Amino acid sequence: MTNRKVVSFENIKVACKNCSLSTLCLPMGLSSEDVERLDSIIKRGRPYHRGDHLYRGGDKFQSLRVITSGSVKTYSPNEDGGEQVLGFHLPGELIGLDAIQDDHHNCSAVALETTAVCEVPFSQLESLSSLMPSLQHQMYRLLSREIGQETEMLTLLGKKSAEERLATFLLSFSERFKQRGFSPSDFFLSMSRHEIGNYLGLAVETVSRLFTRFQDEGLLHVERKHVQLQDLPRLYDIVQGADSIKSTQSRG
Amino acid sequence: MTNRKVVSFENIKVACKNCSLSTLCLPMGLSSEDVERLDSIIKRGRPYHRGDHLYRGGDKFQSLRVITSGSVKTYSPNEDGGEQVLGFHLPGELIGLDAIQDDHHNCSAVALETTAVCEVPFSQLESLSSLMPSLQHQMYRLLSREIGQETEMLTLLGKKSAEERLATFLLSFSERFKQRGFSPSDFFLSMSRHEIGNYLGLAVETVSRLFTRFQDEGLLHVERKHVQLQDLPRLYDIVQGADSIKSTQSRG
DNA sequence: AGATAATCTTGATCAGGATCAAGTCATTTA
DNA sequence: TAAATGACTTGATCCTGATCAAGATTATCT
Repeated sequence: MTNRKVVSFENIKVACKNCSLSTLCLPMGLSSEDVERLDSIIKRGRPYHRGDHLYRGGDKFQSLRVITSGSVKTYSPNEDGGEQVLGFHLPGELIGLDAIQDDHHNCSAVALETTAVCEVPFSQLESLSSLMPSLQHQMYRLLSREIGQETEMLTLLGKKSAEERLATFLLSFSERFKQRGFSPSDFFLSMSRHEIGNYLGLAVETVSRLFTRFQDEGLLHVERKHVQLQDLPRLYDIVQGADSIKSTQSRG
Repeated sequence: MTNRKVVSFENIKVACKNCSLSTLCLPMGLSSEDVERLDSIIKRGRPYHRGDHLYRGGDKFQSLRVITSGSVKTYSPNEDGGEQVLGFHLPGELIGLDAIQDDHHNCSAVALETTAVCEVPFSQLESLSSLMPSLQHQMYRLLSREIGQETEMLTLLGKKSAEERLATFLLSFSERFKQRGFSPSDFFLSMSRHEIGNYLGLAVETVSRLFTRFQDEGLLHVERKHVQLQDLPRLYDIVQGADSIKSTQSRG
C-alpha cells in the first residue's frame, strides 16, 4: 500500500473504493484516483427509518443520493391530494436526477425500511465532472438511462394488461436483486400492495387478486411481503404479452 | 462570390446566434462566444419529408437532434409488432437523449411533416461541454427536464381518465405553440387520431369521441387536424381532475 | 376526374379492472 | 392477552373505455 491516507471524518464507514455497489453507482468506469476525488465530496449521514423522508417536493435541491442499503419510494403528490408512486429504489440506485432542471425537488422520497444513503452535493459533482471527462460521461449515461427506464414504464402503463404489469414489476425486482448478488427468485418486497398498485396504475384489490391468481397458477408463492418466484420462464412469457395464464395452461 | 464552392443554401441559412429557437434549445444561457463554438460542431442537413425516419431503433447513436421546423414523432416498437408512441416534438426540442446510455438508439423518430433538424454530434458536444461549464450545466438541465416530463406522463397514464388525458394533451400543445410565438388556441396537429390514441393509451375511437364531445360542450372547435381551443379555463379544470364535462355544466 | 385506400366518426356491445362492501389476518398498543 | 388499527383478501357489482362493425369523409393515385 503506497497510499496511507488518514481520514478524519468520524462517521465515514464506507468509501467508494471499498463499496460493493461501485459497479452500479457513480464510480462505475472511473480510475481509482478519480474514485478518490469523487469519494472526497460524498457525505454519508446516519440511516433513515421507515417513513422518514429523504426530501420532499419543493425542497431546495442540493444533492443527489445513492441508496446504499434499504429501499426508497419516490412519489409526486398530485392535485387531488393523492400521490403517484414514481419508483422503488434499491441499493446502488441514484435518485434526485429530476431535480437538476430547476434546482428544487419536484417529487418526494421516503424510506420504506431502514435505509442508508450517500449524499452527493450536486454543485461539487458538477465541478468535478468538468475536470473528469469519465465522470461527466458517466453522469450523461446515468441521466440517459433514467430516461430509458421511464420510457419503458410509459409503455407498461400505456399498453399492458394488469397481469403483464405485475409480472413486469416482479421480474424487475428479480433482476435487480440478482444484480446485487441476492436471489432472483426469493425476496421481500418492502412496499405495500397499495403502493404497488399505485405504481402500476392498478387498484389494490387488483394487485391482491393477481398475486392470488399467480400463486394458484404455480407461478409464485407469496406470503405477505415474501415472494418466491417459481416459474420465471412463464413470468417472462407473460411480460412479453404472451397468452394470459388461462390459455397458457388450457386443458393441460 | 469569393467562395467557389457552391453550397446548398439549405445547409447554411441558420446559425445558432440568429436562430429564433436559441432560447429553447441548447444555446440557452451560453455566452455569444460559447454559442459560436457550439455552432461550429452543428450540422444542418436537408429537410426530411413526412414519413422519413431521422433514426430507427438499433441505429448507432451519433448525434442529438434539435427540431428546427416541422414536427417529429418518437416511438418504440414493442414485442407484438405494435408501437408505443413516446412523444411528439416541436421546433426547439431535442431528441435522442435516451440513446446516450448505450450508444445506440432504443427508439425510432419519424417526421410527421416536412421537417428540418440540427444534428449535434454527441462526442463533440461532450468534449465541448467539458470545456464549457455552462454548456455542461445546460446539458444536465435538459436531461433532467426530460426525466421530469416523462414523470408527468407517468402520472397521466397511471391515474387520469380519458378526458383528462386528451385535455392535457391539447394544453401541452397550446403551451408549446405559445412559447414559440404561435397562437395557443388555434393550431394544426400534425399527427393522426391513431397516433394521439397510442400516445395517450387510448383507442382511436375514444379519441374521436372525445373530440366530438369536447366540441359539443363548446370547449373547442375541431376539423380534422385543425383545432381551435375555445375555453382554455375549462380545459385546465378538466386537466386538474375537476368535475367531468357533464357535471361542470349540469343544469346550467 | 374517378377509383381506391386511408382516416375518421358513430353506434352497439363487451370486458377488464375499478369500486363498493365485508371479512380475515397481522401488527401494534395498552 | 385483548383490543385496536391497519394491511390484505375475497366477493359482487358497476363503469369506463376497448373492441367490433359499419359508414362517412378525405387523401392518394393513375
